[in-house]
Amino acid sequence: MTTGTDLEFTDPLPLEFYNRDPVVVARELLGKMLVRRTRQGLCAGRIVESEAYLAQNDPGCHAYGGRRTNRNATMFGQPGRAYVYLCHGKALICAVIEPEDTASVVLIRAIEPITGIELMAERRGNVPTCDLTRGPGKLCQALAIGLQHDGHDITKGTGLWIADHPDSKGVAISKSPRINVWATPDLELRFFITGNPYVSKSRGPFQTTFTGVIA
DNA sequence: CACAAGATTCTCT
DNA sequence: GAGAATCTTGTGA
Repeated sequence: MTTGTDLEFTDPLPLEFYNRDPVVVARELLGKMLVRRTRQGLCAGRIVESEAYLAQNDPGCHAYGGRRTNRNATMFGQPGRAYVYLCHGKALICAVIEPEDTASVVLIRAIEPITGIELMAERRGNVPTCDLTRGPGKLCQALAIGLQHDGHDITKGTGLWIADHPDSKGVAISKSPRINVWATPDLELRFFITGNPYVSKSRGPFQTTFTGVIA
């Protein structure tokens, strides 16, 4: 973390990381680095909040009941791709999980800015640092992630990828129901780093449960 | 072709 | 905390 280069971010997580149980992947993505390189420079942040959307028995999932449209086609493709779509005019980014034709994803809801904070602030209209990436739409704007990334391979280190970040080991994590997914208030499929200030909703009408530490 | 629906965010009270 | 803005996509006439 002290090299002054981006070498520590250059090893993308491999496809096998994503080809597993989406709940496990959602938990294990906490603490990892989301990295974005453009001609303007390098931006990266630690993932502090994620949500799993399941191919099976999950009415909150875009692919519920095998529903397949142009928008969600990427969900049915290979793991280790980005599923980017719009909600209320804002881009949101997920990682595609599990093998082809199994349409599970993990939504990245918040990151903690680490590198390229000035560039992120520029893209976000110079809001305070604490608001740069606290929310799925905000972090996409901060990292200049858009629909052009739908289907992008995030295992190659080309422009947009996710890398390991050993510093996060031992950090406490909690779970809760997902945010703004009214269909399934009972499913605790949201995971976040306990007490991290960049988590989008630390308080809410839902229960949060301590669920362990990062391995 | 019209229209409703969001895995959101911002701007007020 | 409530309400509006936002804009693409999916669906049904």
